[in-house]
Amino acid sequence: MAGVTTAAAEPTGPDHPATADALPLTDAGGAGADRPRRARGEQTRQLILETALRLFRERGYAETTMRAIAKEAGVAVGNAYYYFDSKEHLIQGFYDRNQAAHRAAAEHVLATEKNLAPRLRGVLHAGIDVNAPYHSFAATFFKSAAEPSSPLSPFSRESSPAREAAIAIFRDVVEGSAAKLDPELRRELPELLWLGWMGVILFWVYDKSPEQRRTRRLIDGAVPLIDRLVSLSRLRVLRPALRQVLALIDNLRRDD
Amino acid sequence: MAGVTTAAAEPTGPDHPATADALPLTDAGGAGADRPRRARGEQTRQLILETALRLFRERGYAETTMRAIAKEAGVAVGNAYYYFDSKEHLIQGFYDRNQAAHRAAAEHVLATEKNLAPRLRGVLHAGIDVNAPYHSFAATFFKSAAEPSSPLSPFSRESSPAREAAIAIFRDVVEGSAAKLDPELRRELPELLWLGWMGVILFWVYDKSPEQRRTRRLIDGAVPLIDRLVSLSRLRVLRPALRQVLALIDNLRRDD
DNA sequence: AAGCGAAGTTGAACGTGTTCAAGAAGGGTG
DNA sequence: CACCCTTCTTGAACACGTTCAACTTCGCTT
Repeated sequence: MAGVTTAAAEPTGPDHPATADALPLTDAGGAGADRPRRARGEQTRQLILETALRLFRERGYAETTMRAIAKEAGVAVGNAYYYFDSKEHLIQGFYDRNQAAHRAAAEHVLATEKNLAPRLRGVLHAGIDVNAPYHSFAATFFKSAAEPSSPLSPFSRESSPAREAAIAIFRDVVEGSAAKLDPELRRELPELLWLGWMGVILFWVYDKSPEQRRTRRLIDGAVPLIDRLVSLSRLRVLRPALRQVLALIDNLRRDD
Repeated sequence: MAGVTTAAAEPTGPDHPATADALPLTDAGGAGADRPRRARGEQTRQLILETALRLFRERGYAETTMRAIAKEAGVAVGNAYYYFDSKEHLIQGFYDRNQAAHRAAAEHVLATEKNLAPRLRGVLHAGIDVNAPYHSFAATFFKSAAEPSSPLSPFSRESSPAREAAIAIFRDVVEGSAAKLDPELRRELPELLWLGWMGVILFWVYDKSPEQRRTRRLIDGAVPLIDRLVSLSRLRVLRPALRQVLALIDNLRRDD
């Protein structure tokens, strides 16, 4: 979510905050009519984003036109493009918000549970909880994220801060747990769990069962399995296999 | 690739052939001016598909307009929509073709190798070989496949025949191998390997390294790993874990 | 106060995928 | 031949995402 690097349109305006839910713009600190100095447009930006996300929720992504967003927000369509490079870029705002909500929803279980399995399970369920209201339109805009060149891709450079924040949650899952495990595995595990989380999201997007129950079952089934495999990885017979996994990961990190 | 089920536009015209590369339409059997009886439009269909795929390759998917395809093919733009529900539907033709090519490219290694690892490795590399020329535009249209509701999704009902054909390759990989393994695992392995193959494709689409070398390294690293894990799964200590994996898969197959 | 320049705002215009009412072609019947 | 009906073909028209040159607003300097 750092400044968009592609090219032209992004104004020099302030980067939208990575995790904060809503900036206290209106009356920052002061008591009365203290006008915000440099954030004149920030208000417009928020208004457009707010309106867009509401319409997305109400009508779906594809069915919401940029003209409708602009009209509903009371601005010209070109104004929306002053703050957001494209319709897809509006989704980034959605990401950030949900990312923060996920973190908040996971807080409790991370603070109380001490074992790896329930910590992981709690974080995963929290993630689904947070996203559940958007399942129908998440599926619609999901394609945007799939395009490798899109800044919305979870692997893109533009998503890097959001990705790091997400990985941080899983780092917390691992580091806060009492489990004894191979140090190298411990180092790699957060990123691996995040990758698994992306897989869960993928599964969830495709999940057509009522209330996405299959995704819940996937989590409930996969977590004990992961827990078991992590424990087993300390066995003598499995050490070479573990080393092999870690070597592969390391090998794939190279960029050439 | 069976008839599109969505709704209106698809004509009652014959389903396009699943695997055949090009129908011998022009002068079927006869010596001279023997006009094909019912396949009047089939020629147009092929012409449009051919033209589209060529332009996709030459200019990329997004850069190729429906108007350009129509013009190049010498038909009206509406005519393309008579045979294909949308621009994306043109891609299905690409799928079918590559699916057949993959099968053909895998034939040799499947006929000569007897062990699981080299069979799998050969099939995976063959798949990348076949797709390599299209890497740049595969990435572009990949998003189409990602949308769950799209008929292009590898999990969609419309893709089911193509999916089955793909899984059949991996069934061949497993059944043709001499490896001794758990019967239930043997039954599930083809589908699991196909799923892994989808993962490899996903990796490949995102792979920006020269000639997608990272994907090659992924294959070369993952195959021995899979081979090892499959062997290890027969160990006493790992039986419960294996059962747990299989139970999870079975649990997730339920549709509710 | 006057002027300047950056920030913010506008809406017509462009090219796109897609639709549709209208028509043409062709072959089977009487 | 005249008639129909199905199959096939057409291109103007529509709504959409996006661009851009012009304009306004506003804080700051002189």
